[in-house]
Amino acid sequence: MSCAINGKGRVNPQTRRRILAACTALGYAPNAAGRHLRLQRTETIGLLLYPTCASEFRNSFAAEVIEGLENRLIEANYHLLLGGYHPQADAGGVPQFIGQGRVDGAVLLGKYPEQVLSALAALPLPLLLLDSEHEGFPDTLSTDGYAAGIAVVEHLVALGHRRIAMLAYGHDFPNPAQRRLGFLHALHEHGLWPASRALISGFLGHEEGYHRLRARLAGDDAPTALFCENDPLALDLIRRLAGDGVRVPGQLSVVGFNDDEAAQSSTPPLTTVRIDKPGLGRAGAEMILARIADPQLPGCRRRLPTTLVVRGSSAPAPH
Amino acid sequence: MSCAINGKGRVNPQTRRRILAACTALGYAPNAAGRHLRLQRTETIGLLLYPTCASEFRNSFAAEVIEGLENRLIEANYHLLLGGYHPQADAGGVPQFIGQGRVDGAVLLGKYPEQVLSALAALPLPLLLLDSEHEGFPDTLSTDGYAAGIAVVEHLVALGHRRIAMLAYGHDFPNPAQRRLGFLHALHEHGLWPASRALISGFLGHEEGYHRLRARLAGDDAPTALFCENDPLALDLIRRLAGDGVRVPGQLSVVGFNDDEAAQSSTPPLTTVRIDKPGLGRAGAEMILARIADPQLPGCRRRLPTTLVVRGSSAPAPH
DNA sequence: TTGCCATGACGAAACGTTTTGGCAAACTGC
DNA sequence: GCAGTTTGCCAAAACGTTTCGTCATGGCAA
Repeated sequence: MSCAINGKGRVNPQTRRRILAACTALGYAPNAAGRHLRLQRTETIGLLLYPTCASEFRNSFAAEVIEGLENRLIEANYHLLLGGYHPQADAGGVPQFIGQGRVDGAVLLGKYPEQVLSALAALPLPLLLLDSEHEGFPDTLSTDGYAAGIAVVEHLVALGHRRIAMLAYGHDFPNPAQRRLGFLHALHEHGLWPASRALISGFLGHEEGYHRLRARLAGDDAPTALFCENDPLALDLIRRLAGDGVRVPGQLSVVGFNDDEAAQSSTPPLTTVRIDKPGLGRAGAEMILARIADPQLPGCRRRLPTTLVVRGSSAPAPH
Repeated sequence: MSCAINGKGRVNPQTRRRILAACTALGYAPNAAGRHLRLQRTETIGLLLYPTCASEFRNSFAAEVIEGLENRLIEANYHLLLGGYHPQADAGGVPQFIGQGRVDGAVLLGKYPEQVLSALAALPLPLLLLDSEHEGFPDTLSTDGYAAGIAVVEHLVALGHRRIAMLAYGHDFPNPAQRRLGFLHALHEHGLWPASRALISGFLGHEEGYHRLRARLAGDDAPTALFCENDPLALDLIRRLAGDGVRVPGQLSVVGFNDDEAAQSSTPPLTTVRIDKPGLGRAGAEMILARIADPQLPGCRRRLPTTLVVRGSSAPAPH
């Protein structure tokens, strides 16, 4: 009967029709547990989320990536098992659903501490590191922050800006670092100022950080354009500057990163770097499925390209 | 051996220790598929997400609720299977993972169209409707928007406001409707103006909506306080008003709903209604687990209380 | 007409767990 | 010391699927 349903083996087309008809009539569907047991495969992949509190993740980034991931998996008849990372409960840093044969593979999303990442990399399970990079993983998928950093500088230089700075978090998460490196590389190529003056540490949450930034903007070598590590940072900045009477983009051009939904409805609309988040998810699904299908596959480290979306927050440099 | 691991039946403590030691030594963990098959229970619940594009959901609301849900489930040794709702793929409006015995129950999160909700309610599976309400479901869990609407009015009246309006979406989603009803009820109690003048339709995305609002604010019966259906709406409003020189809360008090993360870092910080989102998730987990444990349980419709968080965007009414 | 092969139906085994019941051994009370 | 009871180990069955192999049937060629 399984042959009839799954279209395998030798079975008379007429018999098959009869069986399928009976199935729909009785509302029968194969039981997943029995199937999994027999196939030694669950047609499920785990999604491990690190409970990052960093602002980058509370926004829609993860949600949209997951949406793409899930859509592609469903097409392949795969399902997605959600697993937050629970340091205390997961003995030895390994989430419960691993090792129980609950999933055929797992996607790791989020910015994991080095130590956790190493522990996870050792798991005997197909794994994909998504939106991050690490030597321990044969498969990683992220975005080309380096190229994006360059593109932002090119854009601003084309608008006549020379004093371009980056508002950057202090963290050393892999992707932001790439953005930063590309940014600095492009500055260097154009013979602009060095990293020591181009990087401004970026926490606006505390008054102190904002005051430091304002001081810098008032100084002699005030940048005329600011590349922010992500959109929330950029939007927050624009809002506060507006409150203090600094005009964007009149006095200062601002560029973000991510193209969050809020980026297009802000005033002015934010020039930013778009990441195709559902696309990232779908590509991730492809990769983990390929790895599961053939564990012998050579490792694959991909970086998806980004797009610079020019909106109203960047304008020609003031003379 | 299962007895030893799960602590059931009669087994010598010493033997048990030996077995457990061997398990850890060999890295053995019970296989989930075999277990599920035998137990006729998967220790997994499905989370069905309706792909709502409404702004209320792209923010962190769902993420935080899911976080709470998952945390509680893990404590009960349950897992969470994520399933977007795919109208085309899911024959008859029923998601794939139902009927395959993949999950012991499901939580429905999001604003579903009436038709879909009715179809889902008929499923022979423990279901919990989360953040919404519908007669077809014995178990629903949402927030007490009605009481929240009242609380907001009380707060504003206490500040001396008399002309209080609500910026409301046109949709008829269950929860916002409750907010609106509570709001109107309280207005009535205080003998303030009627619904026809108190409700302003709330889409700011298109210029037209904003202009209509501005016209109303400039009019003779201009409200001195505005209750917005959710935080993004309120924040967007404040930002645009600031751009047009309208001072909040000086000229107009603004109150939001949800207490998104952005609410506390805006200028001014937003007075809003806090929903304990992880708490909502945890309570939801409790309810679906209880339902699974005892299908005979009487239906349970809960509404969690909300808290009014008073911040800087509401102030005494101008004289 | 006989032998052989292709076709299709069907029974049986295996996947890994939990649970039940049998059974031997040890232990208690008289 | 013996009957009766408790303790603990172990074998066996069942969960529902897929897959392999067997077997009967019918068609074709010699």
